[in-house]
Amino acid sequence: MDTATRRREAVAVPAGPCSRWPAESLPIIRDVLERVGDKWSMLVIGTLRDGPLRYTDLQHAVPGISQRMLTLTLRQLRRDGLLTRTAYAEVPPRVEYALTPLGTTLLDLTLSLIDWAGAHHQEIRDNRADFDAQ
Amino acid sequence: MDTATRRREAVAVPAGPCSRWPAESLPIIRDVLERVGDKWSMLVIGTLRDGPLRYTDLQHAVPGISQRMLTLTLRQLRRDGLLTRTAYAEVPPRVEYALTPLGTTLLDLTLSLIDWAGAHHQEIRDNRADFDAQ
DNA sequence: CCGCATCCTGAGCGATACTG
DNA sequence: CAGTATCGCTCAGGATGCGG
Repeated sequence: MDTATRRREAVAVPAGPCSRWPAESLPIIRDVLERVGDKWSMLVIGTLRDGPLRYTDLQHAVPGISQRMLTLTLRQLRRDGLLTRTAYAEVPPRVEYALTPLGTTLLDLTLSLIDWAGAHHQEIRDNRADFDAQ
Repeated sequence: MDTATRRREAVAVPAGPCSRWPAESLPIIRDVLERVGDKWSMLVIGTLRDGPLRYTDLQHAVPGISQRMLTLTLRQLRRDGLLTRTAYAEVPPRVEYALTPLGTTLLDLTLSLIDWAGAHHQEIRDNRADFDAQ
């Protein structure tokens, strides 16, 4: 037996798919993390934090979002039950979007991530500068 | 003054860039959320949770990751100071990756997101089924 | 063992124009 | 006002092969 083989057995990497989570739940984890990480979802959710808003108001409140992406994002979030859509039969038409309780819990978690970003971004910037300097 | 204009003023959408966060900090927030949401970063960090691992061990522990993406992910994480790389001058060469304290704090936050996913994924699945049924 | 370089495909997303 | 439809680009990321 050579050294490489001996060491591989000694280290005993958990042979399973991923050491930390069962392979079966990986899709769900990815799903949630992807939503949190995508360009607009959490921005929209955060904007709805203190009350319902209309489509157009959302578009103005979230800087840089296109109609297309606002529509797509709203539909995904609605599909997952993170927010609701209410259309009022008026003239002119009015549609309001509001957070569900589920959406609120996700927002709360994400807000701590944003806090983390605020607390450490200078440290990260410094790390990057050091890294790039070499 | 027409109705549309009057309502716009009445609702008083915070005219600023994004109602919730100053436009200046948006890039930083995006930065962190993108990292959390990207396909491999948190999986790699989670895999390093209980100790340093070698390149090859990481590749086997994270199911489905390619050499290219492992290398790229490791470099990004290293650049941000979320993990360290230590090369030992041996034959055969050995390189170990380990979490930094900063990386650990980020992992802890993300773990609560993963818990959230576990707690609510059935609810989300149901919501999707309802939504798609219509 | 560890990692970089190259090629290639497809999803994400913005811009624009059009509808109920 | 609140969307839908279409086009085109960019770029993440998988496959493969080479180098230290």
